[in-house]
Amino acid sequence: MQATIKQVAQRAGVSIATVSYVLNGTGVVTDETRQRVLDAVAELNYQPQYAARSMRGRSHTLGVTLPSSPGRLAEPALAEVMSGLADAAALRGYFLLLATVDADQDETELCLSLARSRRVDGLVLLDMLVDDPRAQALAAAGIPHVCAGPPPAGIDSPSVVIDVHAAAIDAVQHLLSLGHRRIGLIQPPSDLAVSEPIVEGYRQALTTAGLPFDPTLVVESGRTEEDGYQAMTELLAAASPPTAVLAGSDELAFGAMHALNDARLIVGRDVSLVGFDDLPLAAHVNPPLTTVRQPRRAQGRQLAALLDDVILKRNVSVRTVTLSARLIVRRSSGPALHAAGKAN
Amino acid sequence: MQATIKQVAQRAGVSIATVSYVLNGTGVVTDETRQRVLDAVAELNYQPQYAARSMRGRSHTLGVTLPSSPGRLAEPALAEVMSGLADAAALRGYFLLLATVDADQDETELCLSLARSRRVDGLVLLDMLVDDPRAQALAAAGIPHVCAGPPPAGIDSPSVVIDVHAAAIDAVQHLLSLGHRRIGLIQPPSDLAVSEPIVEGYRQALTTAGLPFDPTLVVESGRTEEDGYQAMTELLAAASPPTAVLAGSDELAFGAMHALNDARLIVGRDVSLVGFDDLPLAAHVNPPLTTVRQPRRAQGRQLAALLDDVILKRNVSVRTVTLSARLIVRRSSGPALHAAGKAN
DNA sequence: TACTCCTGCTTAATCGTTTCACCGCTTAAT
DNA sequence: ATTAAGCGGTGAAACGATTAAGCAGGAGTA
Repeated sequence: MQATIKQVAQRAGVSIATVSYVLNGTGVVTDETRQRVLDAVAELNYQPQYAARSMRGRSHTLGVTLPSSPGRLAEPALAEVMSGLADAAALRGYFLLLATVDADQDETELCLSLARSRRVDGLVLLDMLVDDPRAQALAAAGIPHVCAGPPPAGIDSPSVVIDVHAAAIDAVQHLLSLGHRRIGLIQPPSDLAVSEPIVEGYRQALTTAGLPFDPTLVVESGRTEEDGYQAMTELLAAASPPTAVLAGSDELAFGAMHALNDARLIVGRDVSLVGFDDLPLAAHVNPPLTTVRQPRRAQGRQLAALLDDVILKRNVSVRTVTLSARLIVRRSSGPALHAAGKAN
Repeated sequence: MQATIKQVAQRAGVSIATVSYVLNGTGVVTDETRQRVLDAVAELNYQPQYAARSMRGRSHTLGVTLPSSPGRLAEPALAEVMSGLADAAALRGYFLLLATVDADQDETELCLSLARSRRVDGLVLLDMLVDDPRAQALAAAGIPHVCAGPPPAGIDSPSVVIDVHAAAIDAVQHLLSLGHRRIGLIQPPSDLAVSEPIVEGYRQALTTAGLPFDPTLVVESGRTEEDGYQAMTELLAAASPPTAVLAGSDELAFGAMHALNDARLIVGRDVSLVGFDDLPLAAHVNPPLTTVRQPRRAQGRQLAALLDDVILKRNVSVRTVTLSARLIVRRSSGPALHAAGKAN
């Protein structure tokens, strides 16, 4: 039922080679023959079979691997990146292949296997880790890929990074300008590549303001809201707790907010809180969360564009795109209560 | 550089056919031979080439087409379905191919071409329309597919539907039990397959309660928050406006809530509001939205499972899976103010 | 005239796999 | 006693495309 190149050739009265040449624009064909072929293609509603075609060439597919944790794709931050990725990939004629890594399989192996089996022309690496093994392996194997975040040291994989370092500085300076002097940090897991730049920005902003870096004000946490709750609880239990806290993600900030509520502290008055992401929810929690808006969708778009360049060996010079994040001030951050805090 | 089946065969001292049989589990092979083959595979780090493989057999890929509207993937409801889909697909050894339809291309054509070019073994149809052309075309072409919603009349495509009809009845009965008698409906676009069952459930619940069906209380709307705002404004402008409103989606409900606020009406007291979806935001708006929780992630999982069955021609009898939705009562719905409403 | 070069096409090799047909032999069923 | 089915393999034919090589015939050139 499915038309093949052979049937087209027969109908047009030419060989299959000629049909292929017409369809690919390679080879020389008279206008008249070309037209006969095109007519036959149209009449038979012919569709080149992708599999057969990509045995020789590219597969026109970008790969994205997902950790096996169920529901990961539903997370807003990831969904935003994917969305941008899908849009830009489509624009350039690529499909997107989502591969969830099995529990028994290694993510690095999966990436390699997707590329080696020609299922994908290149890979997008999300959730970059410090010394990410995927980037190392792909770079070593010469497989086109891009990183959503800073590549491991020593590997110059193309990447699209959001400048969280500068954003962290902005966020801390915002809190400083409100009069806060004891500023806490709820740090994302330190194996995430995004973690260190945030800490570094935090530290640098404090130093610039002439404030000491107090390690007891920094708590390494996880990814979930519960982790944020825990971390905030820990910060509050300190001898002299912070009057403002920067959380490494909105998710963590929500948890922290919860912990503050439970401690009968009013967010934005007793303790200021700044998140990281600007999830849709951020504007709707109570009080609305001051947070760093990360341009995730744009990041996704750039990732696709950059990967396309890498695959086509175009623009070889542009290896890294940096996007800046913007602080969105809402009501979870407010002026420090200096005297008032003690009076109460 | 890339190991082929031939090299594996040579190394294991068998024919390539045997290697293929070992790898696919088809055919009979002694344990000893199998082991030799597996050893060779491991040593050469052999990866079957997808393209060559799917020329004959399946491509082990499920296709999902997305409308070209940018950012569609970021919508929570869709992301939830995709998430379930990805999880269940991975469980069964499938990848997921996301294809965004170009502006110049027809979605139905894209579906057909993906299947005909053997890029996918089957397709998942989201956002079902009334008389959905995709389902009709795929059914006619005998291409494996499943519908996320009711298939067109006369087409018995396998489908996973959420019982919104029953859910709408529940929602209306909830409002009735609170004493509301004039209940409005903000209807999703009528070309969406999900629209009619909601209206039907709404109508049925009213009839059962002995109330008349008043067409002026039903407003057909769009998909966005603005559409919901519009629709609510329209309802409020009626001669005798409703005291309670059921919105066809949370998105619409958020817009409606906005309109009520702007009209200085207190949601949950002056006018009760019920949504449809239970997005993450629903619990966090003010007041928290009473809404019908749709099991989107489970729907995604079931879609993948069902499509796998269809592809493998397993369980041919089970063609439709129905999931039920549950009403989550929050504070946007409250008792009707009978006398109070007039006294005010 | 004889040679090369182009033009427009065909023939055939190739890609890496799956799978059908078949091998000689043993064992079970009719 | 005959047939049939299973065993553990092999060999070779697909699968549907791309593309290098070849091949007529006419044109250009020495």
